[in-house]
Amino acid sequence: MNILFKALSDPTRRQILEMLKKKDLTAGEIANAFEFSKPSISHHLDILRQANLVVSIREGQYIYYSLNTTEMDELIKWLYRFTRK
Amino acid sequence: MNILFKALSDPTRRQILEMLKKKDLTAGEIANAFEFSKPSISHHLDILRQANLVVSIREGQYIYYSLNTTEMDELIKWLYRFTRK
DNA sequence: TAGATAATTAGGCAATCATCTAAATGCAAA
DNA sequence: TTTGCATTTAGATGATTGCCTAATTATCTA
Repeated sequence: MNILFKALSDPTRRQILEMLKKKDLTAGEIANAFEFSKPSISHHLDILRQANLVVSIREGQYIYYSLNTTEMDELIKWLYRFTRK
Repeated sequence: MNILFKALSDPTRRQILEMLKKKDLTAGEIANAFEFSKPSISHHLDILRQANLVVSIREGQYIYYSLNTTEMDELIKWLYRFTRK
């Protein structure tokens, strides 16, 4: 649970998730959407992958990233417990 | 949104929220539940208050903290968008 | 008003985090 | 098999975070 919240507690990473919500993208496509260096974005992607918020698949020389919502379901469950008496 | 995720990305703060889910508590009662110093817990409470996840009310020399779930509702909404196509 | 209790604020320190550049790896095409 | 593109890994650095002790503020009670 901690790794999950940590992963979500960065605006760049949340923005990456928003992008992947629309469609799968390569690491390069994601990096190009930001002013940060490619290695920085690569590191963010690694953190998202460790949190299981994204999945990556290599296709030739490209690596495609896509959203995985199973952890978000867990998170919603966790939060929902608080909203009920 | 960032301050909210930041506030939730610490296990001690999440545990405080769990405690306040059961019932309202004073700063001292919360601090006693942890091995950390009182100022450390006070600081955590401040971060939770800034994120609007808790509300504090002074009663005499005690300050009572209670859970506020409105932000969690927002968070659930934010997450829910990802789980739907 | 003095002393005790509850809690916060202030200041400092070590660990973690986000970022960068440079180097390495993986794959494709010439 | 060399060259080039896509991406990650390595290593360094400044900023942020979480913790501590000491000092301060607020309130209650004798």
